[in-house]
Amino acid sequence: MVDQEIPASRGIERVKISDVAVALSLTKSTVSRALNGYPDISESTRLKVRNAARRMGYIPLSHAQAIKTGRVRSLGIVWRVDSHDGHRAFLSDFLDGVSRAVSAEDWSLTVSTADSDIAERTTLRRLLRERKVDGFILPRTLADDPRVEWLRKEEAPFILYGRVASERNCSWFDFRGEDAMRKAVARLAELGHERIGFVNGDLRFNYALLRRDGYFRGLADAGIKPDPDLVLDGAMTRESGEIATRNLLELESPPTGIVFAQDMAALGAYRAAEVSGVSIGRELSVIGYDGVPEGAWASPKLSTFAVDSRWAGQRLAALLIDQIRGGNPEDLRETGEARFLSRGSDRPPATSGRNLEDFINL
Amino acid sequence: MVDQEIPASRGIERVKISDVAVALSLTKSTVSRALNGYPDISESTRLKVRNAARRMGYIPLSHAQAIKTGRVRSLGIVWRVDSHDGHRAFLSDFLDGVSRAVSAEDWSLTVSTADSDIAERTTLRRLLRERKVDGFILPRTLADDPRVEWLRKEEAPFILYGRVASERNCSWFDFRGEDAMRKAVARLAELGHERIGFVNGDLRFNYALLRRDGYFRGLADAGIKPDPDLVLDGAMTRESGEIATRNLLELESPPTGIVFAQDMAALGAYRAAEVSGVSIGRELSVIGYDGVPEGAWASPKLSTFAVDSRWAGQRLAALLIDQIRGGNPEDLRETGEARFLSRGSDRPPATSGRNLEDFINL
DNA sequence: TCGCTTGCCGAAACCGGTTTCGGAAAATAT
DNA sequence: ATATTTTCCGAAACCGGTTTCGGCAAGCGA
Repeated sequence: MVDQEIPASRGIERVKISDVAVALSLTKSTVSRALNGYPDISESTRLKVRNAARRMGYIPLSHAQAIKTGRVRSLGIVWRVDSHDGHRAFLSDFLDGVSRAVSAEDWSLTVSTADSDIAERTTLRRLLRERKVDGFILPRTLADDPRVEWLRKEEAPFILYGRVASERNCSWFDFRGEDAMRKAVARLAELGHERIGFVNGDLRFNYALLRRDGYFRGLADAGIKPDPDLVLDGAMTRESGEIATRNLLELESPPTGIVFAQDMAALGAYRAAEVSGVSIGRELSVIGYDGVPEGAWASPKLSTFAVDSRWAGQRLAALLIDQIRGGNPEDLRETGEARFLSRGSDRPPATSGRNLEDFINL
Repeated sequence: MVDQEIPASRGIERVKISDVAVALSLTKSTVSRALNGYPDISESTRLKVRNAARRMGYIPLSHAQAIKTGRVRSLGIVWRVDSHDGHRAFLSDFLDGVSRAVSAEDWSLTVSTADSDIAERTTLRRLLRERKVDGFILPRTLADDPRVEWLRKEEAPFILYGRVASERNCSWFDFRGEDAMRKAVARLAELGHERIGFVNGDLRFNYALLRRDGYFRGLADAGIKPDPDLVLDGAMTRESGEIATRNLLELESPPTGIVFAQDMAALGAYRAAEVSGVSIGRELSVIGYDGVPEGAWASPKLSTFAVDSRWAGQRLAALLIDQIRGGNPEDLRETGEARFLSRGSDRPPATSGRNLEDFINL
C-alpha cells in the first residue's frame, strides 16, 4: 500500500491464468473451468472470464495444458522423401490443407521427413514417445501397411491417406482412383478406342490395386476383353512411364489409348511418342491421373483426373482431430472424387472411322 | 510383500522419471540432473542412471520439460502458399533438410501455411503465444521485411532464408545469388554474347536486389555497357517469363543471351522462343537460377545455377537451434554457393564468328 | 421454519518434469 | 583429532495449467 512496486516489465510479460484470476478476484481453477466450458460455472462469470481473458490477451500454453490433459493439440506427419512417386508436387497443397484444418481448431502440425522404412518408424516412435503429437496422418498407404498394425499396438490415433485391406479400427480419406480409371477407360472406349492399355504404379501401394480394378471394370463395362499384354505396372516417373509406353508401342498390336495411374508416367509417354514418331492425341491417346501442374505445359495438354490435395489434407486433419477427441475411427472415413480435366491428349483413334467433331465436346 | 499387485497394464504404460528413480533407489531430482549433465552428480551414478533410463526406455515428455524450462525443442516455419515464385518445388527438399537437422538434435518442426501477410502474422503470433515453437525459420525474405522488426520486438529467435538490409541482431543462411548472376553474365560474355538481358524476380524480395547487382557487376567485369532496355523484373513464373522474353525479343536490337533470376521464368522463355521461331541455345542463350527439376526436361536442357535447398534447410535449422541455445545471432550467418549446371541452353551466339567447338567444354 | 437439493465457487491435489537449497558424508586441511 | 571444505544427493518448491472434492449460500419443497 505504501509504494507500488514498479513491475520490471523487461521482455514480454506473458499473462497467465493466475493473472486473469487475480484481476477478477477469482481462483485459477474457476477461470480454467470457465474457459473450458465446465457446467458448474455460472453463465455470468463465464462471460466475465471470457471477456477478461480476451482483453488481457491470455492464451494458455499448450504444453502446460498438455501435462495434465495428455494432449498437445498437434498432429504429426512423416513425409517420405525417398521415392519419386510424384508426391512431391502435392506437398505444398497438401500441407496447406492440413494446416488450414489444424489451425481452425487451434491445433498445430508437426512435420518430419524420412528416407526409409526404419527411419520412418524411428521418427514415428520418437514423436509418439515424446508426445510431440496426438496422432498421425499417414500418406502413401501400402496395400498391407505395417504402420497400421504398429500404431494400433501403440494405441496411437492415426488416419490414412488412402485405404487399406485391414480395415478394422482405422479411419481414412482417399480419392476413388478406381472410379477415375474406370471412367478413363469408358471415355476412351466411347471415343472409339478398342485397344486400351494401362500403366500402373507400384503394386505395393494400395491405390495401384484399386486403380487396376477400376481399369478392368472399365473394360468390362465397355465389353472389351482384357489383354494382359496391355497392362504394365511400376511406372511412377517420367522415365519409367517413357519406358512402359515404348514397350506398349512396340507390341505387334499396340494400344491406341493408354490410361496412366499417374500423370508423371503419362508425361513420360510424351517423350516415348516423340521418339517413336507418333503424336499424342492423334495417334496415341493418353489419360493421366493426379493433375500435376506439368500436365498443363505439355503439348497437347494432358487430359487427366485431378485430385484436390488441399482438400485431402483438410479432411484428413479434420477427421483425425475428431478421432482424437473420441470419435469412432470406423465412422471417420471419407472418399473424394477426382475431377476430370478434358484437355488435348485424348481423342478418337486415328484409324477410327468416326468423326472427330462428334467427340470434341464430349 | 504379501501379494504382488498385478499391474493393470492395459495400454502402454509409459515409464516416467519417477519409475527410473524408484528402480535405482534415487530421487527423481537426482535422475533429472544426472540425465541433464549437472556437475553435482558423480560419474558413477550418472552412468547408472543413463543405463537404467535407456534400458527402461525412458523418454522425457517434451511438454513436461517445457513447463519449467520454457523450451519445447521445436522450430516453426510458416510457408507462404499465395505466390507462384517457384518455392513449391523446393518445399520437399527444404523440409527434408530442416527435418534432418532438427531430428539430429531431438527437436521437431512445426509447419503452418499462410496465404497473406496478415495470415502469416497471425500464425506467427499464435505459435509464439502458445509456445508451440522456440523460434522461427523465415523463408522468402523481403528487402525490408516487417517480420524482422516484429519478431525482434517479441524477442523471439528467428533466422532468415535470405539476407536483409536491417542486419542488426539477426542471423541468416542464403545462397549468393549475386555471385551466380555475375558468373552467368561472365559465362555468356565469354561465349561471345554482347547483348545480355536480365529477367529478374519481384524486386520486393531481397534476393532480386542482390541478383540485379550481380548482373551489373558481371557486365562491368566484361566491359559491357548496361542497357536498361535489357533489364526486366517481376518474372517468377513461366507465364511472366514468357512475356518478358517476348518483350526482349521484340526490341530493335534484341539480346542474344538472357540471364534469368529464376528457372521458372527461364522456362517461359522456351515457349516465347518457340512462338517467335528462335531456337534456344542456337539463337538465344538462356541461363537460369534455382535448379528446378523441370529444367532437365526442357529441350535443350536448361543451363542453370542450382541451389541445394536441402542444405539450406539443414543449415537454417542448425543455426537457429544454436541461437536459441544462446548463440549470438550475428555470429550465426552463413552463405552458400549455387552450383552451375552446364547444359544445352547456353551457347555462343549464332552470329558469332567464333567456333562452337571452342566452347563445348567450357 | 426446517431440511434437502442445487448452483456455484474455492482449496488443494495433481500432471511430469526441472531447479534451488540445504545437509550428510567423505575428503582435505590444520 | 578437529575444523573446513568438497562431493554428492534428497527434500521440496516450482512451472502453468487441469481436475477433483468439499462446502457455503441460495432455492426449493414440506
